[in-house]
Amino acid sequence: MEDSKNLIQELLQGMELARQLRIYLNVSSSSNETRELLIEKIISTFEKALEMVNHKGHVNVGESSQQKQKHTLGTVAIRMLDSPPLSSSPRSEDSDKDHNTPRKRNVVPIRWTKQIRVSPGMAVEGPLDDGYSWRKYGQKDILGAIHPRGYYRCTHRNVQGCLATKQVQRSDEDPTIFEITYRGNHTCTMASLNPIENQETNIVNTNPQSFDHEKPEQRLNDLRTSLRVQTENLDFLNQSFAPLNHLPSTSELKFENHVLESSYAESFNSPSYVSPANSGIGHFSVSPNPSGFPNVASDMIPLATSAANTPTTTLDFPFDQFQFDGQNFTFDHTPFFP
DNA sequence: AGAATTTGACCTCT
DNA sequence: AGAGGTCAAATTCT
Repeated sequence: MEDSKNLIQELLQGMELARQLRIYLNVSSSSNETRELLIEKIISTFEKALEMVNHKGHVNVGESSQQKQKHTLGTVAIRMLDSPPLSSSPRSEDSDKDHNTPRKRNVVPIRWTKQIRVSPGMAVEGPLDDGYSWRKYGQKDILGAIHPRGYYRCTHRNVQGCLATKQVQRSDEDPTIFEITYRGNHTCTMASLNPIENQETNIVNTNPQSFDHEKPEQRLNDLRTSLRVQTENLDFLNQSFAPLNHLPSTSELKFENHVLESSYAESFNSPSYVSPANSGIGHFSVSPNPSGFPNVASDMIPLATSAANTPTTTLDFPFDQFQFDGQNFTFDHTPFFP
């Protein structure tokens, strides 16, 4: 029980630090030292939290996909995926670009997945607008899946060399759910802009039935509505962490070979939608390296593992609203974000 | 006409 | 050999 509280505290501290980092990233006068210190603290916080989970052996293995989906519906689930499919895109220009290095392995594409539920009316078209412009370059029937998988790449790939791609797969169980796997960060002009402004200025939404599931403000409100953190396969703690400066968004954290997956589903239609968030964890806006992928050597941030390196951040948070069932802890409808 | 999508072929990995 | 991912010509859309 004590561990659970500590774990929660560490996770909350991580969120708080991330918020601070976001603020600093938006302040041009802030020093690189400040940013790096914050990043270091965030890594340390998450590492300790994950260690706690690992020690308690809260590992969800063998859960069916259906069960997983059930977990994610109406919640935001952050869970560890298995090692990323490095065998993917063998012919992709992602790996072909670097002819001086052995194919794959050296470049670990950032990958994160989210599930999006659309309203039944637009289920036919699928989720369209995520703030970026994509061009479809392929479709494939996937073994065991009813619906084909669509392959998209950034429209600015040729012009700006943006290597971001995504795959869209409709769920078999629920056709209104789309699992979208993103790979790589946007290095195009759009990506260098403030994501919030960027998305707001680029979204042309003429369909009143659709909604901007990926606007940071919406995400934050989703998080406010309900948040469940689910962890599994935490053996990665024995491995090193990858850079945090390529995080696609607050709740989608990629640690080198592992992904913290966030899933948004019913929360998009949550009736508890409130006014747009004006602060909170929002979006990490970071400048990717030219390749669009992490450079492990230069981006790796030393881990601060000693307790002395972790400042005690006072968080005004009602812990009694937490529910911890041994595997998940939830805090529903808790307005703890300022 | 140019942009975007479709779709069969091809490539790589397991 | 089969599956997944990408290419590129053909087709469709704007």
